[in-house]
Amino acid sequence: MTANDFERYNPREKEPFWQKTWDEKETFTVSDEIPADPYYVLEMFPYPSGRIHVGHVRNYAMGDVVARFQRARGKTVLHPMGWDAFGMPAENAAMANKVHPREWTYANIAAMRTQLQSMGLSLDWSREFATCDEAYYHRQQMLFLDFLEAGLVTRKTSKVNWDPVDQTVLANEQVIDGRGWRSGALVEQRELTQWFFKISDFAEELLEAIDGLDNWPEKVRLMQQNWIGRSEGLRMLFEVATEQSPAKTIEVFTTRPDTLFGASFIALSADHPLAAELAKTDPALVDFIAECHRMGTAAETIETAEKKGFKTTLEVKHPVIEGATLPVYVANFVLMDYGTGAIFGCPGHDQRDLDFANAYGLPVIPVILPEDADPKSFTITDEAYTGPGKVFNSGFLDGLDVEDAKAKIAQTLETRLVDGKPQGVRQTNYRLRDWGISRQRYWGCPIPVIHCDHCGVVPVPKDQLPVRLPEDVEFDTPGNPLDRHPGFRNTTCPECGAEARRETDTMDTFVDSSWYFARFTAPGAETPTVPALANAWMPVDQYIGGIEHAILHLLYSRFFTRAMKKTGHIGIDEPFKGLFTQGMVTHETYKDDSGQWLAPTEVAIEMVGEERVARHIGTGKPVTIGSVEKMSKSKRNVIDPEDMIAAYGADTVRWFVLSDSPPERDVQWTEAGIEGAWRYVQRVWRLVNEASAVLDTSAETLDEDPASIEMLKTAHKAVDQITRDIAGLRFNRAVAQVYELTNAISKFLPAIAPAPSLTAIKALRTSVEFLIQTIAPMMPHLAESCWGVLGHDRMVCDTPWPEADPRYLVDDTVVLAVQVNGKRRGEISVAKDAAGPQVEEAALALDAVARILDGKSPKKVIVVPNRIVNVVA
RNA sequence: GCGGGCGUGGUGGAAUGGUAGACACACAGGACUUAAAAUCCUGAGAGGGUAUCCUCGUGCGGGUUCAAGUCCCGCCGCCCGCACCA
Repeated sequence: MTANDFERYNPREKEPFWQKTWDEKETFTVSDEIPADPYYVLEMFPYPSGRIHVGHVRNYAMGDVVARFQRARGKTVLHPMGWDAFGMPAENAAMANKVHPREWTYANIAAMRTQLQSMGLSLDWSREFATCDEAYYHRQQMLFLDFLEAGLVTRKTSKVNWDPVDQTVLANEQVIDGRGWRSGALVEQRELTQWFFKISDFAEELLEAIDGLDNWPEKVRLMQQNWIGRSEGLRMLFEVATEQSPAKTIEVFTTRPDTLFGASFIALSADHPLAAELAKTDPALVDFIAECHRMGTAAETIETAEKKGFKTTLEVKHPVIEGATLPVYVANFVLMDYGTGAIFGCPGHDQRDLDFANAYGLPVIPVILPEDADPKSFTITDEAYTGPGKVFNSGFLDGLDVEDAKAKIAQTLETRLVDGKPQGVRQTNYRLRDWGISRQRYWGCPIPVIHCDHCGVVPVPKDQLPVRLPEDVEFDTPGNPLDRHPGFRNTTCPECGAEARRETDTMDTFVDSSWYFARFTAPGAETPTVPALANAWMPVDQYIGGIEHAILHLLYSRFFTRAMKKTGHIGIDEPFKGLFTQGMVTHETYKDDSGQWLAPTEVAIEMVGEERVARHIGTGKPVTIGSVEKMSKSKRNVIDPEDMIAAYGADTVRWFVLSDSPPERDVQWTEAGIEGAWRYVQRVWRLVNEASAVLDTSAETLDEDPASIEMLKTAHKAVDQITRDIAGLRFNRAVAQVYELTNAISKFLPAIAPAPSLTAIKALRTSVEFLIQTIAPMMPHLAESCWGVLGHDRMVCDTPWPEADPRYLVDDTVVLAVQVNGKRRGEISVAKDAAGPQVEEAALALDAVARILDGKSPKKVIVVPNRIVNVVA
């Protein structure tokens, strides 16, 4: 019998078969009982854009490996799937295609569910829900009311991007170069009263708890720390020196009070009440403030804008330099919602202040001296000095280092009174702001409150929930259809019965995704959660998703879990015990000659000499190859894996996406290599069939042949390594190990096949079974098929994970590299744990070493046991 | 602008401070075949040499160390996030 006598493995037949089998046996369904040995694996649920892309495949393939692996290790695994289904694209589709957001969304979900199911994921589909399901947003409204009652919710004003032509609020991504994406109008900032979750009350707690998240990537913990942005500083009063002034003092917050002697101006936010007060008598200031408001609200926009200021008529007294005054500006780079909305500018030691001072001709006085600098000649021109050093040019602070100077100036100002108050108060500040959840949109969870002229803001009584989204809405005009829907908007006050107005804002979709993981533990419950079940399953043992969610989604979820604990819905603080952030899948972008984005499937690329040239497949017209970016629908650079799955099967595609790149790294998508994955699938199938034929032969001899021992060693070492790699989510390394095991079996099998001994057959069975068991989490359908060929009745997914026998993991001899002056010159084979002098002797005996030493004795010989020898000549 | 990350052959990548390039893809040569596909074998970082070998080499420039892809300092390039994209 030869290789060609076996039929090829046909995924088109086998994959649906196994999927149906798992489904019928409810293999991956978990009961509503309290689990004994729970393991909760969750991948970030997708937005139902309509089609999955390779980024999803990568994400869900990884999660599935973890789920199947933990299941094989005996855990009761919860591995659910749902849909992050509210959000803007559905409304955009409604406007563009006259299709209702609900219809569009559920059709997309159906299409994506089919695609996901073709991947053969070990999901418990019985727990599936979408956040736009009435049942889900009903419970979310319950949570909102509980949070409101617990004092976790507040109302205040904040700024939005306003499109003056479309008369609507724009998301940051809808503002392009300062203009509304649809109307092209210059965007303005506008204040609205909105709902907020008081996440800033939890700033310290959220910050401290980061220390306990030891199964999170260090980079994410750092990003969250920086985002919360705890800083210790001084709130201080500057006395206004100008007689005609609406205020006697200006309060600033600074983290660098040590640089006070270097202060050369005061800057107020354009939204500062004092700026508004001054503007009443100064038309030019009105214009300046208006100019500041003529831009978007995104931090990036504000911070990259050119630094601009307006000099007011006010001056303040310098607190520590007798007789000196500082001018007061209104400036576009000072944020009202951080600190007090006013700063003192020290150009020498803050880059923004320096840029501002250089633009307006303000003095730059260095007051911190770097270690080796000369105080007489040290000057600052274009680059502020923010490092450590000794304070100088600073009167009584001279000679102190930065920290001591901060303490001393704080002490001084604390004891002084200005306008009856201490001039300085030490204060801990956080960058983290409250979470604004109001959205002026239709396709979101309605905020369940009613506005009454007599009673104020009245929560909708729980027995009147859910507040449903009305079906009969129009998207012909921009703006929120709920706001112009009389049937929805007009209601009566639950308290006094008078005519009242329903809140027409809906919730930020981040709210939806801040507790879905808890809902999965009891997806049908009348209450938001069943605390006993939530507590049994949670926290999520392994959460997997894109690095782009490192801050907002994860931080909001951490807050939400605490808020749910306060309101009795769950008993834990942290939702995600283990976090893994996968890298982005990127692809080239393409544009045709009219500037329209083209999908990769519409483009043909060929090599003309050294250059890659792209043409439109249909029209043959030239295509511009653009930059490589994260796959997104708007730039059309997404790759739909459906064709690939149809052509090669899910296993090949899963194997392919897992095999090459380290999972945390971004990958530039290319199909190069899929053929190799496909061939590997066939190779495993062939190998198992060939092995199976040998396993069926009867043997009598029981030779302890070295080849079989070697085979067993290789197999056990592979299992050991693969187990550790999968547990550590290093899938690409696990794959490499699997290849090595496969290569070893491929050599071993033909060697023993003609006359196998009992030992050889045993070694072969162990090796091949280890191979199939270790590929099972990655290529589950192929593994089940092979497992059957090997004569098993029980499915491999129900079979316990193999254990490596420690006896096979050790070697008697080791090969050591021998270096001379750090350069490799040869190698020696010595007994494991051989004594230093022996190793040294063997190393010096090498020809190459002797030649370089040229008769001289070495200065030093470094022997690192079982690793390396370095001869220092 | 601020915060975080990444950078290794033709390609994806591997490497507790200890033999750089495991494993795979692509490629080339060979075997099998009427032929192709599939499969199997062999080769390969770059440069030099018949060969044993030698020199260079992990984005760039310095440094620490017996030893640096790995640690430190300074750059460059790319990617992610920046609170209304999800």
